[in-house]
Amino acid sequence: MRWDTLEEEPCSVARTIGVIGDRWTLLILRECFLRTRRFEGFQSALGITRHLLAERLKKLVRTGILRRIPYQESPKRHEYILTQKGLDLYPIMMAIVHWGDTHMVDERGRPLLHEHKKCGKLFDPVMVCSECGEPLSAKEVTTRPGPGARPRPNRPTKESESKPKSRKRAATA
Amino acid sequence: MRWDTLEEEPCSVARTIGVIGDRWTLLILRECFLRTRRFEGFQSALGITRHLLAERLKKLVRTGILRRIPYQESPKRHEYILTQKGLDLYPIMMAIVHWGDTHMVDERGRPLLHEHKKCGKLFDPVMVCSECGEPLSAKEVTTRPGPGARPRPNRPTKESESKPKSRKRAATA
DNA sequence: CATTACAGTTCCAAAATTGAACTGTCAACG
DNA sequence: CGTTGACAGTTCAATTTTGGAACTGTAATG
Repeated sequence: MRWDTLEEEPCSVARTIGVIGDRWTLLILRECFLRTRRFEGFQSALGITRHLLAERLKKLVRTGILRRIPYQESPKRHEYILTQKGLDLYPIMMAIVHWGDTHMVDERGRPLLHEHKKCGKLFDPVMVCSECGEPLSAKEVTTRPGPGARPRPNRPTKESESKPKSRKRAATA
Repeated sequence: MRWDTLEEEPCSVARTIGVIGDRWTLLILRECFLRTRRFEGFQSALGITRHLLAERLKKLVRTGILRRIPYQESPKRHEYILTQKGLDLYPIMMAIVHWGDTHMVDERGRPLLHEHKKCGKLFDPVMVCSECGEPLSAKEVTTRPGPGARPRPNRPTKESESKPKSRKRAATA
């Protein structure tokens, strides 16, 4: 697959992954949510090579997730701050954090706690149904094609493999 | 950064990304949630090279996200199915889908709709506070160190950069 | 016996990433 | 005035990771 065409796939997961779905980009975004704004800040916090950092920041600006704003004239310097589109990535970040908190902590416990300003409590993020408000789990959800659905693009190696002739096997399930 | 040590960082985002944070792994997981279970299924749905697919599946099994279960003897064949730990990735997937639905759709609209079996309605996933139930946004949350917090590991290029001497600039902000 | 399905493995070329040095502006230091 | 340091990149060779394609092996089908 060519990653530069991922954004055109008829799938919101693929499109999103095309924009933010690589290790460095995700870590850069983590830093953004932790209020890092400048090149050197990202670089020293992450240890990413300057080359890649420049490249990734450019892409995030190009895709409208970060805005590049001058904070100083002569020499010109810019800060990278999250746009609304970028801020909207927050649920993804929180979902990632929460999974890590649940399944990847060591004996010490969580590295970071989150406090909800509105209610003043330490909390966990919970994903709920917009219609009934109940927490969601994979098994309680079914999918159906939406208006933007398209037939899965064929990806045959050579020929369209067709007519899967029925065969009997010692099926275990 | 060496990706193989990412899982030991004192950060739940880094640890999670160390396990699932690359393009192919995320797409493989999408397929898992869409009920793909077999090697050929993943391969033909994604167009991933068999080499990488084998490698990624091994890692997902090693990290306890997938279980490899025989479904046929002679020749031995296995299916890859999500463990509970894997199913718990659902909020991450839904958050990704929802961001894509919001920011990356074309004129046609969403490729896929989701129905909540419990309430029978098409829904969007919403991330709320576990304590007060209000929807979360980045600006309403503050963080504080948790029990597993550790000082950020220094990553100086050569020497610890210290004593940032005060300087005045033509600050724009 | 030839073909197909399935689940990998092997190998080479192409692409991405790393590490380290280099560019350039400007302020502060001595 | 010359040097150093902060900052934001850019450049380039050496590695590492991917991609593409073919190959291995079992077993059922025709």
